[in-house]
Amino acid sequence: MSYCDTCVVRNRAICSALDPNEIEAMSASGRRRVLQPGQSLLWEGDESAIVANVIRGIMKLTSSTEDGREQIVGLVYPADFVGRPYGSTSLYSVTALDETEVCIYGRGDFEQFAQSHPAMEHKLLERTLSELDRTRRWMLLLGRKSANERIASFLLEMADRLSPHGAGLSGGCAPVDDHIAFDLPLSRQQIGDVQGLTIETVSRQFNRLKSDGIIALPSRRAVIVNDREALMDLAG
Amino acid sequence: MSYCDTCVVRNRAICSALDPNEIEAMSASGRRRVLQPGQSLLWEGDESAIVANVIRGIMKLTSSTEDGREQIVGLVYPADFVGRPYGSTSLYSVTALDETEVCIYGRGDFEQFAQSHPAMEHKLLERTLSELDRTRRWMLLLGRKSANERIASFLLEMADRLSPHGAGLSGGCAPVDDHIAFDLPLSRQQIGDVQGLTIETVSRQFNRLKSDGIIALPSRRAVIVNDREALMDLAG
DNA sequence: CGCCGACTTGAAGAATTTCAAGGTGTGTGG
DNA sequence: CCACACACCTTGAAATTCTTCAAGTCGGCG
Repeated sequence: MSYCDTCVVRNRAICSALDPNEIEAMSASGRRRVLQPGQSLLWEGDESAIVANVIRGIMKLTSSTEDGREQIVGLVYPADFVGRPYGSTSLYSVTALDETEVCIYGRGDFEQFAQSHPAMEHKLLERTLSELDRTRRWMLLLGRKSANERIASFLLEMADRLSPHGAGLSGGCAPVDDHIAFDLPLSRQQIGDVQGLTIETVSRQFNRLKSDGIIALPSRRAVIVNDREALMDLAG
Repeated sequence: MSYCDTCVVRNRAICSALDPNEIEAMSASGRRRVLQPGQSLLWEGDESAIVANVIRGIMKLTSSTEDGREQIVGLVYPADFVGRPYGSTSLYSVTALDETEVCIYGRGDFEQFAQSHPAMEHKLLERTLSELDRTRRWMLLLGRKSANERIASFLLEMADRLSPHGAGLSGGCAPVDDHIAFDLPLSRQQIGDVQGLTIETVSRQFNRLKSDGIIALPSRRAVIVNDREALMDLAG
């Protein structure tokens, strides 16, 4: 019996492709670890020695220029997979934003296990293809959208991911009185790092939306979307 | 005996994971097609009915805003795979830049075949992981680099991909007198679409590099890199 | 020779960044 | 309980970069 039996992401992470015996075999080479906000699991340019499943918390993937400008190139949520199997170096750092629990495997161990369990590798492929789609959509935002449109797009995505109504909203049946509320997992600086903007621009755009009545900002991290339609119009 | 026997990318495309019998089985459900410059294989938002291997030529993946701004989110070279298996819609258009030859499979056929040939799915996974790495690197460029740095980065990548010395240069043993020459596969407008810049900005940056003596531009599409070092400094 | 598309160049304008203060709110120690 | 420090956020004004708009120029091709 392994700790996987009670894992909250066992039905969604790539290990969901495994049967109980296989789970047990895999868990034998893994270990759990809790990361505090700011703690990193992998560093840009370093040897990619480990891979992991995220169980709880949020992590960021970041890439930086030599002179220290940083870009967040991905956000990682529970059940997501991080690390670079079949490659020797990680091209980005992986850092916890909240307290984050991960399930870690040596890259070599994982590769060996994955190659003998095609169903799990298939799950990883599907996940990677989705992530590539999401990343490319993000490129349109970075390359062609104004600060305004970026923030609107960002808030919509966060609303879908984080509001109590949750991802189910994407079905299109938003409540008529759609007061979507959530807490941002990112600081203003980090939002800037996601969107390719400075912290000042992010702040100005947030407060512009607030004074237009489209959103409310009850506290630093809290957001209430008053007018989802308007936000969608602005996002383009 | 199938046309795969003489395929120029047979050692590099994902089908290289297959043995001769398997190749034959796969080729039975595929067909070749030649696309003229500007012709598309898939359209953004449409059902993703087919997937393909690129045999010859270059293609672009593009995503657009409602009002027509376009971002190139990927470039596809021979031996690369295009299309979105295991997903119902393509999030971007796939369009030939040169005369391009592709080897097309119905998505359903491909998925079925892939799932019963883990070695090929593994190749696809490796390819997808590499593409995701490359895409994330590109995000750093779009989010944080100046026009100047973008063009320098772009020219370096093109030099590596296209110069007669070829990708082998990445080993680090550039010739002392490094006159790297190549023809761009993209127009100025398309370079802008890759970099998230306007055609005018691209043109100005190119000509700035030219008047600084770092590159030469013998014709519209031709580029000679005179000073690779300087370009690397500018790229950051 | 002249047209056309692709590229270049200039000047004005807009958006975002940069630099510089000024708030706000939370936790800690007095 | 208050005061202070600190981190984070906001706001303003100037500077910069890139875009936009508007002419040109170049080179190939009928």
